[in-house]
Amino acid sequence: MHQYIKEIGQHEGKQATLKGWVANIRESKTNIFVVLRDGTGFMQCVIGLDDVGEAQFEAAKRLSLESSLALTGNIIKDERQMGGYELQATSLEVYGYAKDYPIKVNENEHGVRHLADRRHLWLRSKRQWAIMRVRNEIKMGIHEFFQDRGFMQMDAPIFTGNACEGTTTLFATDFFGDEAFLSQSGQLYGEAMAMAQGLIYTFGPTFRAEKSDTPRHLAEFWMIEPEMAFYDNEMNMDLIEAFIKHVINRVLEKCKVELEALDRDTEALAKVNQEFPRVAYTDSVKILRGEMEVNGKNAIAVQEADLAAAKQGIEDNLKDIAERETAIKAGMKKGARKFNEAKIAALRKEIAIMEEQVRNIPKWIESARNFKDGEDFGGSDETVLTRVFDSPVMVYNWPTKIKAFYMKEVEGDPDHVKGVDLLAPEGYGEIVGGSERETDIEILLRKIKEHELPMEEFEWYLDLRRFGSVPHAGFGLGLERIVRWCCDLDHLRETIPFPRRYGRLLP
RNA sequence: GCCUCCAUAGCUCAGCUGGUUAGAGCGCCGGACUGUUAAUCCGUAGGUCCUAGGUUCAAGUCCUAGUGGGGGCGCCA
Repeated sequence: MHQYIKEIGQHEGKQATLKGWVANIRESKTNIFVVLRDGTGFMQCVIGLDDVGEAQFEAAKRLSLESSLALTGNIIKDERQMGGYELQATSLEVYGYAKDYPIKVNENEHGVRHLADRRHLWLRSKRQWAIMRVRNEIKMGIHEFFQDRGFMQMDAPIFTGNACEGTTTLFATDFFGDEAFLSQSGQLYGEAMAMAQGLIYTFGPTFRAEKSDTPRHLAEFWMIEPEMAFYDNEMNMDLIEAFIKHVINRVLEKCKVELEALDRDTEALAKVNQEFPRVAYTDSVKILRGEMEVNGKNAIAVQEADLAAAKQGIEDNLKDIAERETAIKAGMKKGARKFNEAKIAALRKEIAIMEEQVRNIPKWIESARNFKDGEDFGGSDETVLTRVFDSPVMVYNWPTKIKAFYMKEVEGDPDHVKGVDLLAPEGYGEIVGGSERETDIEILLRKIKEHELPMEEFEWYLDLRRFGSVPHAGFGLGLERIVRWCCDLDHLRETIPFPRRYGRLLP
């Protein structure tokens, strides 16, 4: 029987055995300091020559990054250590030595390609460990939220015969001689189940064959889609807001160590604990164009300020780098020189990011200024819009022509439908998309034709309207997108263990 | 699909307007030293400067094409 780092506090002053891998190691003549990771956490273990004897000490000297071993020793409190405890080894057993581990302790010292090619190993890194733990906690939070409210989890099929929003972006497969598609949404099946169970949610994988090589797209991702009988869009929005608050607060409460490891600004996350602004699409267009202010903030002006700040930042960093370089040339001690060299490297990285901003922000401003009422928001438009808010925003009543066929028209305004998108703050964009569903079979028939969808494949769906049609609503949440926001990641590729995206199938 | 930036050591990068023998940090290996926290110090090894053409007395550096990658946009959650 061995113990786990997460619960090691219970063994303070006693002997314990830990089994894990070397996450970091420092050697000296008489002591070897191993930072052990066992999946539940990270902890420093000290192997002293006098404590373990010469033979075991020699074995320990051959340890390197990611070697696996069991360590037995005394658990002592040490405030200086992460987690607050340390193991002082009395014996050890090596399972497997690792040589030339290709990923450094600080994963930021690698390019994305190098890491992505080694995803199976990269998952061991501390940041990735933290992300996967947050992902797990979000999933638990999702189930908790819905189960506590009487929702039943249902499994929608993955092979589907019909496309709910057009076939251009589906992966086609052979299903015993018939063409089948990998599901792009479980919603239509969710609606059927809601008519049987009242309150349901699906939680499954979803596939999109879009050649979208962006930080916010995957070809395979996980979606949560609740569907509620007897809900209108107001109730839908209330549920979305309560849901997001629940999930984020659970992560804030249960993932303190992980968020710390990710260097996540938890105060910004905690801003979900205010009422989410609800903005009609037509108003959001005005805000985006800079024609309407929010809390004294103008969307265009915010972008212009960002642009000016980036330009100034580049100048400042260049000046800083030049000063440090002259100082280094003039001569300084090795320690000071290394410090300055590291600083220069960091400043250069900042410059590269700011240069991208200088290149991109003018395009974003252009796009926002010229945005036409009736169009869908692009990625940059979402960023520009959400920057004037510090909490998630709900945009509702969207133009009919850019939304799916099943969304219910606003009474007396057929040009708009009762859809709602939740946009995350800090530039993370759309997290949730939902709507009240159309209940009138005549309107549905018309829309399926207008969208040029194959009517015969929707016959079963139309039955839901033929036999006791009721008002109902639902939404879809992209799991990876909320993970990205929670962890403050610049790309979706880190939010899922083995990302499947355009150009990436291995490992 | 479009726009844009980039490709130099195992990794991350520097190399100004072309100019002799291409550099640093980290990692590896060897050594010293230390209750160390991305430890520190000394030393060794390690490069066909992505590929193919071109300009030039001279190309890592300039030009063209190709290949590969980053970022942005489009399409979308």
